[in-house]
Amino acid sequence: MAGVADSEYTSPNEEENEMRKGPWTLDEDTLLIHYIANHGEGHWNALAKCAGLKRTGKSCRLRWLNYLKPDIKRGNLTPQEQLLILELHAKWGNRWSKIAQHLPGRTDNEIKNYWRTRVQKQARQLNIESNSKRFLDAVRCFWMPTLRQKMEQTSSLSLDPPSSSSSHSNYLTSQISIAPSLSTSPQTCSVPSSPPSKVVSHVSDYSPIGTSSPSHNSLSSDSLISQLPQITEQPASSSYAFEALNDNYYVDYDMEGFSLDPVSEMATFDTSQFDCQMAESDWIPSNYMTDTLWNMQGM
DNA sequence: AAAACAACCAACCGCCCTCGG
DNA sequence: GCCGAGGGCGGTTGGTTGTTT
Repeated sequence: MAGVADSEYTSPNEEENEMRKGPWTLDEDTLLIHYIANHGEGHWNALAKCAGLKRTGKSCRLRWLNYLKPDIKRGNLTPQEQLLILELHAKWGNRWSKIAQHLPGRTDNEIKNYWRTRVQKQARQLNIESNSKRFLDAVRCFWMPTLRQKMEQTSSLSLDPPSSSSSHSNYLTSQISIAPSLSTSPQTCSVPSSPPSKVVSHVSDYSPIGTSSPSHNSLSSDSLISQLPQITEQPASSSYAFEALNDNYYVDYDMEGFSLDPVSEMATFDTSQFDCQMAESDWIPSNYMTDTLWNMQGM
């Protein structure tokens, strides 16, 4: 590592002014931490000089914000955080810094990396664009419920299932709370003109997205996605999806995402009756999902 | 055991915006 | 209004680590 950085030096004459690149050393980190502790952040170019760092101001800022700042949270993203990222990304797109503001201790870089390495991997496996409507539907129908299940399993095992008719895990798996702004594409999003009382996701009830024919029987990933229900989403009352999240943390759905969308009229639906009832066995073979897609082990 | 592959993530790059002169 | 510096942000790269064959 040090060799990489050392190789950046071009000549002894330029050494004084040459900026270091590459991985930070412990000494550099220490310098930066101590300087900021004594003088505070900001004015990064001046800070770099005054601290004696042969780094650009940008590099110092990035190192501080993404790695050295005391409140940076290390380690794997929790299911809650993952779910939040999925929902906020559906709402705001690649606004990583904005998303990061809702995940205390997480950096935009970390969230961006998570999205690229894990979320987009799923999209690749499905052979669809990660920012497509179909992928969002897949996320919504498979990934989010699974994350919710993991959340419940890890954080509130003692909770009683809301429904007495099924086991807890089955209940969670079958529940899909639709994120606000997930389907913002007017040309593909099937939106009722009035609030639906219930959304049913049996595949036979839906036409493939973008077509008028519902006849799909093959199990290619493409056809699978094409059979995803055209879930009539609804923006929820704020925090509905994250009640189990950090203690007093609520997602502020300001409906910004909907402001650009003709379906924004849906924004007042009562989400309590808006669970997507997944009849998994009726929709797709359950082993398809468990064997090939949305294997949450790697999430 | 070793090579190949995949995943992860720190760091850099370039564009854009804001602000002060 | 123009210009340059500083800073923020999203995209990308490349090294490291872990896993599979």
